[in-house]
Amino acid sequence: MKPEVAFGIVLKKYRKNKNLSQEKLSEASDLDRTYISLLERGQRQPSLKTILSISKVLGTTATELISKVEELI
Amino acid sequence: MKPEVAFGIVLKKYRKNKNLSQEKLSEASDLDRTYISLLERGQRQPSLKTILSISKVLGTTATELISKVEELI
DNA sequence: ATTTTTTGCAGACTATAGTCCGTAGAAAGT
DNA sequence: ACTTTCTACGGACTATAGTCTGCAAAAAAT
Repeated sequence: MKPEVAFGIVLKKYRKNKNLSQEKLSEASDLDRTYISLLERGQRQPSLKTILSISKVLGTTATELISKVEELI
Repeated sequence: MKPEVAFGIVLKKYRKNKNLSQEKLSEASDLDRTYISLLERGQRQPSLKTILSISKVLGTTATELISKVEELI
């Protein structure tokens, strides 16, 4: 599986688990709402900085997110 | 510490440990030599895809690299 | 000391990450 | 059924990741 698709799946799962809307997540992580949507649909390649700020909002670490991504790949 | 700086430090350490030149690493990871240099000097924010292909060449996982990066931050 | 390999760096470039506007429709709540 | 919230998606944009060429200097090898 392509990494960006895997990341999208993991992201959506963690976001749902925290009961956050894409919009709430985007505000808290200082990213655009439509960009979160693009990420979840596997249409963007997040940068290290983006991965870190998202993981913080989701109450986890970048290490854990990437670990889940690598499991899916 | 800024994430890109931490990533640069970790990258250089792992590369040296594998006895690879920046050029060899760049060829094997299909990235530009000068870009590897930029990464090690903390002047670029690698994408997920980039992190994955570099980690593969360095004989490790993206999870491990990011873990080291988060330790430094 | 000389040669060879490696790295830093500059400039100009292309590709893609990430933003900002809006709208239509799905999903969920009442 | 109606309203509200949420998400997909489009287009046009700006910022930055990543490339390519070339050169000078540091570092390593002989």
